[in-house]
Amino acid sequence: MRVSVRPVYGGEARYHDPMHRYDPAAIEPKWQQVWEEQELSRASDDPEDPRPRFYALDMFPYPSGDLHLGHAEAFSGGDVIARFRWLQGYNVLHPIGWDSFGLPAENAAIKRGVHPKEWTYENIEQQAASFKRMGFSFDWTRRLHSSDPEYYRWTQWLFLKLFEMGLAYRKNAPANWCPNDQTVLANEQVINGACERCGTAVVRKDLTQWFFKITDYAQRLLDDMDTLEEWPERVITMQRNWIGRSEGATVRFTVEETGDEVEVFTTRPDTLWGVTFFVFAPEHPLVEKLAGVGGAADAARALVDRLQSTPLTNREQAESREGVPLGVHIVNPVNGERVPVFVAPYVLMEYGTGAVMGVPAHDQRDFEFAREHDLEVRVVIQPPGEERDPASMTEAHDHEGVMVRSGPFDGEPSPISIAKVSAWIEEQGLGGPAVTYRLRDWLISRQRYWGAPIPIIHCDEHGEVPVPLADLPVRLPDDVDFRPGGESPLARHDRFVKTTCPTCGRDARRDTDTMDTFVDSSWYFFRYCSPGFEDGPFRREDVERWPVSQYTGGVEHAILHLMYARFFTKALHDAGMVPFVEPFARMMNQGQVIYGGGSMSKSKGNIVEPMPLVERWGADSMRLTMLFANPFEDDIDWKLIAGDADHRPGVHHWLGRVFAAVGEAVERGGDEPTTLVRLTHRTIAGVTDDLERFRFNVAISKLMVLTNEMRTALDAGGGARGAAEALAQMLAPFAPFAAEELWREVLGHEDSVHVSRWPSFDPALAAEDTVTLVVQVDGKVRDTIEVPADTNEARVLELARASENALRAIADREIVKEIVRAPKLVNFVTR
RNA sequence: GCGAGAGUGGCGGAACCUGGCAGACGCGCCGGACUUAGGAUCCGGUGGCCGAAAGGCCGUGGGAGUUCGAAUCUCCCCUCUCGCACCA
Repeated sequence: MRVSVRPVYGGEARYHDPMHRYDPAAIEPKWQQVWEEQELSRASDDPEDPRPRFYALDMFPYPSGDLHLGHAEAFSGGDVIARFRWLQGYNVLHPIGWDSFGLPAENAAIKRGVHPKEWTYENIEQQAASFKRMGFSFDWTRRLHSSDPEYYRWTQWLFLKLFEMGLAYRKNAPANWCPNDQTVLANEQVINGACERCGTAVVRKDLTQWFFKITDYAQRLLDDMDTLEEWPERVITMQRNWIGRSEGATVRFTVEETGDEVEVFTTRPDTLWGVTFFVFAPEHPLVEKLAGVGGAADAARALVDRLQSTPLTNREQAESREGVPLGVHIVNPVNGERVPVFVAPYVLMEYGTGAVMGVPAHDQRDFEFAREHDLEVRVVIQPPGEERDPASMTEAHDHEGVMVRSGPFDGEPSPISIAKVSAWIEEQGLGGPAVTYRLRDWLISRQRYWGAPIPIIHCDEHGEVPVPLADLPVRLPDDVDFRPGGESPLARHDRFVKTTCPTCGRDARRDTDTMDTFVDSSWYFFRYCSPGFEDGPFRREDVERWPVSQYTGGVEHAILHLMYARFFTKALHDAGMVPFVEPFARMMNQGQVIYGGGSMSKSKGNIVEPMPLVERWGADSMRLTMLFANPFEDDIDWKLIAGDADHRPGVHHWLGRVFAAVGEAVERGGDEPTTLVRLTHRTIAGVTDDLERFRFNVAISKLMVLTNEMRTALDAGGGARGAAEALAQMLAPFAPFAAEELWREVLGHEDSVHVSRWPSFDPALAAEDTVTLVVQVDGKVRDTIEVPADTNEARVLELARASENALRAIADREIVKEIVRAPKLVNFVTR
């Protein structure tokens, strides 16, 4: 089809009635089909392929219904990167898959009475169709679903690899239990004491659970963050906080009445001489015994019982410094003093050792507790710069007679004192320097159905026996009553449970828990590199060939997923399976799509679905709207961008003008004005740079400016063919359908715009031959003069001195200084 | 409390990296053209104040500093957003 545009000049309207209007409904399905047939976005695994490789990875979606606006935004951004690199001549790997195990499938299935599998795979098909409709350049031949046996076979294989390495273990521990979802949660999935998924207050429950030993990697996870220079700073910060490394010392105290030794961790060993009381967490194993000994059993038990039956959420806000004395005393090892012992909820069992020394003079919480319970507040510290022999510190507690104060002492801790005291403690055999992490081991077992079964067999004789690799996958049976009941649904399925021990052949039971879905997502990016590989989860050489160049996804995964994936990569590196220690060289986080300042939700009834808008305005308009709205990493408020939803998006309007202008340029031919040539080249340079920096909104605005300049050139009777060609190519990452239509049908190229080369920037053509000389007087602009770009300093000054506007501003004042930045600026400073 | 980031028109935002004509680009709004109509299309205008205009003055949360010159660099303050949070 040849497009022609009827030129309308001389009147007030221009391109008034183009014969070919921009019509996304006609062009988008057409090109989608062509691209698919030609497998345009397929990555080449040919080792001889000379092109540099680029692995553009998007966080794989969870199939909860059709795509939402968040998907549209995230994948639009990822696709810009992939298509841009393609045009630059890279061999791009841009895969897609689905994170298709997980709780929502079960919950939805229970609600609707369909099988989770059915619900999941129907949604996947719908999302896949929508992705194609959006024109994302995925390599569909590498598609994967984490709930396919061909995939979870290898998830199980990797579990066994970690088990073999001693990184997977089972223990009885208090776990975060969500009473609504009836499953345990990882620490990372508990947000302010509530379940991340459903918001129900989490309670404590003692259970035997599987863990991954991520704490073994705490220091490496921390250290290697220094190499992640191209990650958003806030993600790094969040991970650093989550790992929560503290340096200090452990010190052993002794309970006077029973002789029990109790270790505490402190970041301020230099304040040991200021200890005036001692506190246990309510869950501490010694509490019950000590309460009995001290005669405070009833009061202590009452407190402990109350706390244990209270959801954790309500505990965190305990503002009061409540606590109960246990009636026993503890001996401070540094000075032999005996101080009273309490149990109080402000001490947490899950951090440090579950017991703290109370130093009210140097800790706000200890201070408040001491006020509440009439305890001594004593300021004792090694003064900075005046380090005393720690042995003599026993004398220091009546220093300056400051015994009781109205607030904590705010003296700066001295690293020298701290190190000195730590060393001294070690010398005395009382403890020693120590490092504590907030990071806990990763609890991976779930008492739910829709996940990868843990490939372990429990034998009375041989304990936890790995399922032989040849027997993988341990298939998830379909005919399971998957409604939650406080135990794993698989436990109710006799044929699944009953098996024989691989070691001795006697009757044995399968483990009935399934794995956290974050295990599935911790390695999927490796599987994309070796699609269909049958002898392992992936080939080392494939992974080596395709390190992730660019990872795109939501900042909501800044801690959970990204930390787990980093841990997996390091563990698999240690297993010799992966050549590198960090999985993602470069990260890009898109913002959320919100509505009216808050999140979209069913209950608010403000959910906007992208696909109906795509049907109405086209995928290109949808993509451009999201990308042009604001900086990619900022949240988009859809209410502000789209108003009452029914409006024509501004970018749709622009695409119409692009079609008219490009069509006009083709019809007309003719010489291109140098101003347009120059702008074209400056735009190429600018857009290229913007894309490197994810500044999609700015890049698009530059394309709009180029469009406007083309129209100006055409109006003036000039040509615009070169600008039209470059515009179509630069449009390709953002609006691939429109770009393709322009490239092939309007501009008449044989091949796809997506196999053309990104337009090259010629600095000579971009260079201005005139520049605007700004003449200032005392820093205020008084005149602007067009001058040749190569005007020298003397000439510039001469021109500036001749400026009447400048002379008028100078009036009769005296010029004391002439600042010349030829050829751009002259500033006269007067007195 | 700790940590990170941000304050620019009616709105989203650009210019900040690299100090030099603030408000690019788009939305919205106002006016006009074409229209039976417009939620279509096209043209023009649009930071504030004064002015018929030319032009002038003011203007990037507040205050100081560096500089001939600051939205931009430095310091202090205020406000907001996000993350973590009784972390010993």
